[in-house]
Amino acid sequence: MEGQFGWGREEGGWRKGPWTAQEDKLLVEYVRQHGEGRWNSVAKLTGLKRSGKSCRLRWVNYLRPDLKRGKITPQEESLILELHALWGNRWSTIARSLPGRTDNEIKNYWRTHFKKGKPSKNIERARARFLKQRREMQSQLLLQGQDQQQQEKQPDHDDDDDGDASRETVPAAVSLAQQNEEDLRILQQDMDDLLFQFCPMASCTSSSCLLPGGSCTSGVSASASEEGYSGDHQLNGGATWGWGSLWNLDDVVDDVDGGACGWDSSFPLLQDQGLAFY
DNA sequence: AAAAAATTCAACCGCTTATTT
DNA sequence: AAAATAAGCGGTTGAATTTTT
Repeated sequence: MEGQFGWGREEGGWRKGPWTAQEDKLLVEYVRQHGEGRWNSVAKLTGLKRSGKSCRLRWVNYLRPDLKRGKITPQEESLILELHALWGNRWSTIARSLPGRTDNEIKNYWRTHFKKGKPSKNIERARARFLKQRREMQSQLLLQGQDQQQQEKQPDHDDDDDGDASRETVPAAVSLAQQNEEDLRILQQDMDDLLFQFCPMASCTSSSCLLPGGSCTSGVSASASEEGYSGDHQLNGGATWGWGSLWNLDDVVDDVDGGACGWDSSFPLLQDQGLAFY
């Protein structure tokens, strides 16, 4: 009854493609008897012609009894946005804060709703305003920081080399961010306030893309995200950059299990729900 | 009414990380 | 200690479904 679809095929002995009810039943029964894990022995013990990998995926993403079915709620959506701003595309990390939701589900949801959305005109305007204000705040902060730096640092040797034009832009912002964590924290708070001013319910439309990917950060993201709505930008260096995913967070928070981010106050939903980052 | 375009999401793939032998 | 196996992750695909033209 099932060979009719082009990709209910078999390959190297393993069945592929959509699972049938009978296959599901076999897998569920296997887990009931043996628990989760040892996925490669599913085939041996049950005769199911599925690879261990496929079995695990089916269980984790579909058969697990603790899965929450149904649509993502507005609360969940907001949480996804906040967590994505925090973690980037670390879907499994995000999923840990949404009981009953899988990383796959969240990834799909984010991609379809936020990655390349076609925001309505007013949302787009709001977003433009938001970005503008953010830009202004950041440049202001940058100036303040430079003043401060000049006061603190004795104008000793100024090895004025003229050839290096790039030094005054991005690197300045980045090092500033590193050095003035407190300022950054305040900026973050401000931006968050702004976000919720524009988008009080965070889920006001499916394209509430206001949450800046680079919300916790430097001028790089601000300028890069400004010119277009499309998901990825080719930066000068040639690297692609999804505006939702900021930089590679692994570089920032190396110790995922122990490191405290320190930006808790910027994510009201996380706080409200007593969710901690770890 | 039907064809085309867009969207959705389950499942795949390749790669990395963790565990076992 | 290292090779082998298993688990986990994130990006991508494409059939099915829904929406638009």
